[in-house]
Amino acid sequence: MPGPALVDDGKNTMASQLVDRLREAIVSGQLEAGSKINLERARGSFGVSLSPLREALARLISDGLVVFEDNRGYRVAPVSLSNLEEITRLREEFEVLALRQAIAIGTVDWEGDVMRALHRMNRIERDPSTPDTLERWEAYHREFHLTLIAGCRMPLLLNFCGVLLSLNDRYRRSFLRRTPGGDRNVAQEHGEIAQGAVARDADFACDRLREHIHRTGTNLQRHLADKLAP
Amino acid sequence: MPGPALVDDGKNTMASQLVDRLREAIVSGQLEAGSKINLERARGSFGVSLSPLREALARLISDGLVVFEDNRGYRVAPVSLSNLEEITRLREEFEVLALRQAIAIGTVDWEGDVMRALHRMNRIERDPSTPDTLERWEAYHREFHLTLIAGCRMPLLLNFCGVLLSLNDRYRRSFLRRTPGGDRNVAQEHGEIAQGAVARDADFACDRLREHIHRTGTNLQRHLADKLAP
DNA sequence: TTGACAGGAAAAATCGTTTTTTGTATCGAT
DNA sequence: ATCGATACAAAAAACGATTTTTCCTGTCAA
Repeated sequence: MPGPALVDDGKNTMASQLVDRLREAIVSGQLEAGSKINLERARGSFGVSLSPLREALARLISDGLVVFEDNRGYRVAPVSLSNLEEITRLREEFEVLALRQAIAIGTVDWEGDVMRALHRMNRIERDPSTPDTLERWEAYHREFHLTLIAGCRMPLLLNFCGVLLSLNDRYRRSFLRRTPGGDRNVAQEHGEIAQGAVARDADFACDRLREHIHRTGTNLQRHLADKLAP
Repeated sequence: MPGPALVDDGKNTMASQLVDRLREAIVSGQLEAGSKINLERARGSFGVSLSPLREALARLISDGLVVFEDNRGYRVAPVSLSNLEEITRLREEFEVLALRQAIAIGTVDWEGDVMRALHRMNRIERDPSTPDTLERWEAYHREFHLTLIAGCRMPLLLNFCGVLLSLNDRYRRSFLRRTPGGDRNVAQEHGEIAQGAVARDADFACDRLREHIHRTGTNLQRHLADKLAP
């Protein structure tokens, strides 16, 4: 039998594990946007009972990944151009606000965390033929953006940014699966943001971050528009 | 038997009704901040079974009114000075951002909604001896602030603002129960904001709104500081 | 042909019970 | 006397079964 876990990650219950599994399934596109979530079928495929499944879905409502209507059950949140535009707009405002604060009051530990997150992300080769590396890069990418702003010490704002990041990742992972980053040098953009942050150059870092988010958003909007009106 | 509802408010299930009841119980201070929520006891006092209770609490997690830990159950979210400071700061940023957008693209219907919400709020006499009027004013006050920014057509941002407003109301309703508005003329502040909004004077309206939120926040912080260190 | 109505299948919501985990108090050993 | 292990009680989590609601389909009448 497997020995007891050395570290308690605080995800001991079915419901909490399901939240992560469902989020990943939705963000990765495994569960199609706008589709109904049949509870009985989901119960079977995830191998759990209805109570924890229901609880996990309820927690994902406020994350914007799941929508709910009384007596009509749960659905995967739909995607739209206006939704993507709003996400991009809010990411610019929120993440820049958080980064400016982090640069103002972040500790030395935070600086180190940023550089480590940057390094780990850049070490991954994004080989489209092996989806595994892509998914790992996605995880590190999310981690980088969250670490960058984590120094601001504003839990509510960090939570909002995390929500927006998940919503944004769903668009990226459905469109940029095979062409990560488009024609831009994303690695360089990340590098400039991180360098500016640890150098405490708020204006430079925030401008780079805003441009980075805006470019990504424009990129995704083009892909989505092409898909909706081929 | 009661006839069928003329309007379907979409709150037909136990769980959905419980979300509202629990939110009201927490925001009103009926459930003390930081206290454990005993499921068995709550089941009894609310007259429902465990499944919908659990589901309702799960939905309130991301609203920031409830915190959860695996195998240790649900608790009412604690209050703190730093939490109040963050709420105030974010309300300034978010609501001003939304108001500016609403003034830019809001329809004539939106203008009418704002004036109606203002009027209804001002018609209520806030008589401290009758708690009923205070609660009704609170509801109209929340409605006013949400209506003011509703014209921006940014569902995610509106949701975030609603979350922050609920969190903020909890502080106000615990401290300003007997001294609504302090020594300020709150009605005049609301009037100026609304007038500026429908006149499409973005700079004026946004400045007044920011001041309004900031003053309320400072006011509450003083009350909370007094309570924590008497 | 179209519209309303009824019946049945499917899905969701709720409940009561069982299992698992946690916190606590007691007992024993060093 | 202090520390550690163990047993007991209370709370939370998960499950299976039951009830309620909705959705789909086929029928009948206008």
